Amino acid sequence: MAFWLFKSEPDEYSLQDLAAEPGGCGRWDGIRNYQARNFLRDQVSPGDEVLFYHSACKVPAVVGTAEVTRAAYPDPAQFDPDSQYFDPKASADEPRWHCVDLSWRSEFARPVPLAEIKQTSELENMMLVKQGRLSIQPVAVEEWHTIVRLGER
DNA sequence: GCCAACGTTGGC
DNA sequence: GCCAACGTTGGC
Repeated sequence: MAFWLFKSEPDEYSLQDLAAEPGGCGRWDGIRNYQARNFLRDQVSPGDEVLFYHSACKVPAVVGTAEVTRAAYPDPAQFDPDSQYFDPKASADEPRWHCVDLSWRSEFARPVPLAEIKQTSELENMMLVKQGRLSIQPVAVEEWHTIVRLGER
């Protein structure tokens, strides 16, 4: 079982949107970045726990948690010419992009902003801090606990 | 909306 | 097989 941080633009798909899905379970799709895709396709597994991060918004922050409920499968949007995520180079035999299913777990008592994460010495090695633009990234167990603790108060 | 950091693409 | 151009991400 592994820990991850997933970024989502709240205007597109927020933690609250996930919570509002039937059973709190939704598809995490639209990934079009290769580094993120590789983590998703090769390492993210059912039962893994996820820090849900809101990006490209006023206060970028970790806002809660979710759990992976289905391993990577081809993202249907890449085959749909009407979708903004359509990829003409993808085929059913050779899908280029993948997605997973997530289940809502918790919303923090308060968001943990990126600015605060950057100021927390235990979190200085997080990929979030070291490499900004990566929408799926591994999180160390200690980092997971530190952030969850910050979100509790 | 600028632009920096990545990985991929493709011309040669 | 080098490397410049390109696409994506996302903080500021």
